[in-house]
Amino acid sequence: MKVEKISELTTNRLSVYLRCLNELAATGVKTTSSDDMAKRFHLNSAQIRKDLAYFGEFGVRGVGYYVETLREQLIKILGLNNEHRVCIIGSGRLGTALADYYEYTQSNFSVVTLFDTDKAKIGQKIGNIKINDIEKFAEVVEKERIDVAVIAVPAQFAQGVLDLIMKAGIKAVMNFAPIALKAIDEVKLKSVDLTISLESLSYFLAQPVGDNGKIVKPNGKTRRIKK
Amino acid sequence: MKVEKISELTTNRLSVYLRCLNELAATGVKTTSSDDMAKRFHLNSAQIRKDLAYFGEFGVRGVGYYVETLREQLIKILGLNNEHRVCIIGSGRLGTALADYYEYTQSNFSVVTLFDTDKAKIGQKIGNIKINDIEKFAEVVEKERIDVAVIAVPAQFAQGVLDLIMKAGIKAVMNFAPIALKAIDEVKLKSVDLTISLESLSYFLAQPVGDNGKIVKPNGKTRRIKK
DNA sequence: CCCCGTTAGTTCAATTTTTCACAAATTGCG
DNA sequence: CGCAATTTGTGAAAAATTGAACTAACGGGG
Repeated sequence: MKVEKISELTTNRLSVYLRCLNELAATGVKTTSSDDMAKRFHLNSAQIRKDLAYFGEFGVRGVGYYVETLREQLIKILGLNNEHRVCIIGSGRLGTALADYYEYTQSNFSVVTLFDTDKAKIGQKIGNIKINDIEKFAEVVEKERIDVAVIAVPAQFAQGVLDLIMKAGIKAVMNFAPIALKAIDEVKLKSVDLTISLESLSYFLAQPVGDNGKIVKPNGKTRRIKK
Repeated sequence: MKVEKISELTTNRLSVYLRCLNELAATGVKTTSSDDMAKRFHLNSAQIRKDLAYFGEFGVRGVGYYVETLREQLIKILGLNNEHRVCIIGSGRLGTALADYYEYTQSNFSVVTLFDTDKAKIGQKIGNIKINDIEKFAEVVEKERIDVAVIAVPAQFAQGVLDLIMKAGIKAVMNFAPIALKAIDEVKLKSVDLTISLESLSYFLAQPVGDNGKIVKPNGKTRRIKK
């Protein structure tokens, strides 16, 4: 028995591979290979093989991978054979858009409810999804068997919301608030920061053209500040 | 003159540092240090110093960093002193939500216009932002001096849209379509994949509790598939 | 004015991640 | 059946990233 730590980079790529396989399956391709996939989807074949090999031997040497079989394996590895019940905290612009997006996107995630503090919003519906009172959070989470929470509240409230989520026993949290949150070890916290992403584009645009990421560092002291 | 390649991990952290400094400035803190920041915001002090040192000497030994000065430097490095004019392609749920989000979030990015193919939508407004005909893309991009594009169309159209964007001379693109796109070297493409993010949470939930990312790999053959 | 404590900037070591390259396994064909 | 053509799975090398340790610089107090 070999026990290894799988990096998040690897598991993220598994999602990518699954998506590729879905596409292949949809177009009727029955078998593929690491090389074939790499060429089609701009990936690295060695990396594909290595990522998959962490979880078992899914291929056949000299042949490659059977699309349908590998698809099933990845679905199992990623836990996508179980339904996940999601709640979104914050029914502002972003929260409601995410609710729509995830509902619309066909998957094994269903958005069960939104939460808000605003009495005017509570009881309303976004599509088919009801907005609940955040004060009833723990209660609703239990009743609806929610296992994934999405944070879509302003930054200053995000840590408080996360604490509430952890207290309710939810182990998987996705955060869209632009702030670094602190979660306990048993809870998986994943953050998407739409601001940082844009700012990194800004950095790129600020660089002299054509140097593709290289910068010229001024040598010697930059200004020294008088107190 | 030292010329170095700055990794994207580093520039992303610069955004984080800037956010931290903003917070410090807002609460009236005048000076800080790598150690102080590390403690406050759960960062690594050596990494802060190293990241900053790529771009110059901003600190004073024995003292630390002057919050306001460092803030200004980071803004300059990230190119956040220039206004960026953004267009969003796709005025569906996600596109309009992003338009709202980025408009609402106070920053140097302004969303100038949305684009769509749907004749029924063209001419309408989302808040103050007009929906333009994608057929007039190049024209509008030039007239409005747009330098950042956001892709918020279904996956199957995303590569076509990216090609259009590149042809119009835009060098910074943010992609929300769940597909791997191919951009030419001079164009910076950044992708946010809301599906992959969720699936990585699913993976975590699928692991036996408490082993915190470790998996047990079955040794020996997994099943061998008959053709 | 010098010494002590502090902290930035930098070098070096450790870790992680990616890539290479090759042995082992499998199929198809003569 | 055996050989050639593939293609996996993997061990080892290379590259990238992080973290720790050290050196140089600065300010305050005696």
